[in-house]
Amino acid sequence: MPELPEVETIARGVNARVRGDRIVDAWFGSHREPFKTPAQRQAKGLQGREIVSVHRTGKHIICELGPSDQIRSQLSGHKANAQWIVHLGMTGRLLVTTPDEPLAPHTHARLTLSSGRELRFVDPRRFGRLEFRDFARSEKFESPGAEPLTIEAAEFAALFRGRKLAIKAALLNQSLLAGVGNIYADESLFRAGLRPRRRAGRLTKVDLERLRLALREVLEHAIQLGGSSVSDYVDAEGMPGFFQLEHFVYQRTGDPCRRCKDPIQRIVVAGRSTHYCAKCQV
DNA sequence: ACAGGCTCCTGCAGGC
DNA sequence: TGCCTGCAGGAGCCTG
Repeated sequence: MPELPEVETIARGVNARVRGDRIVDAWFGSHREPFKTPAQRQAKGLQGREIVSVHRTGKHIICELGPSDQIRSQLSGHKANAQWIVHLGMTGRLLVTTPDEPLAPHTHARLTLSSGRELRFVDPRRFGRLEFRDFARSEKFESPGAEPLTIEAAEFAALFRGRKLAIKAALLNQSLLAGVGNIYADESLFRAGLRPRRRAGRLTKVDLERLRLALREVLEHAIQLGGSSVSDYVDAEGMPGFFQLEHFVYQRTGDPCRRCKDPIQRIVVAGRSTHYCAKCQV
């Protein structure tokens, strides 16, 4: 499932391929209620706009959009004045393809670009979300949670102060930290030597600093390897990532711990399967 | 403030 | 082989 490193990989790949391209046509399929913006309004809003840049915020992919030709003649400059926001959910893919590439099942959106390429949104499980924002009528997208790659020690520690919930549940809460999902929560807790059920507010400054650094390290390493391909994740070109080979605990239930050889345990925390080593994590 | 449960949705794995 | 069941989970919602 796409988390921060996977979303970052996709956003970079899409940016490299479609930056400066123009949306000639936008098609939306029947994705029951997938869109925060109704499909028709979304298609109309995207039509004719330039893709100024593509980047990631939390688990969201943000396409910064310039004005369409029609509107542009009334404005000066090429500043972005709208956004297309893509959340991949669990099984979402954002692919840059040629028009003749066979249409994958569960393709819910197709943007035809002036370069001849297409930007496609494919999502079998339909947990993904698409949204169009025009700055004339809505705010710029802002993720409520902090960025785990850049957050400083004091701010990180403050997120958890006084909180009774399990540290794993806190890591998954997107309004605290944006971008951490099940894989990187488990992996960072292992690397920090902390049990997933430890109460967030009871962790010491030292614990939390270990966690902050472990989280940053694991996310950066995963980005370098193009993310983790555990279910069916692929990047903008359809290529898998390789960080799953570096997992210490995630989906390794019963397998020997890579540090101490004890079997990896599986429990449920915050309704999510949670993997840890009882010896290495205290 | 938070836990726990449920919902959405499909593909896949396991049991029989 | 084929069917059925259960499980996977991000996020939002609702209840306790």
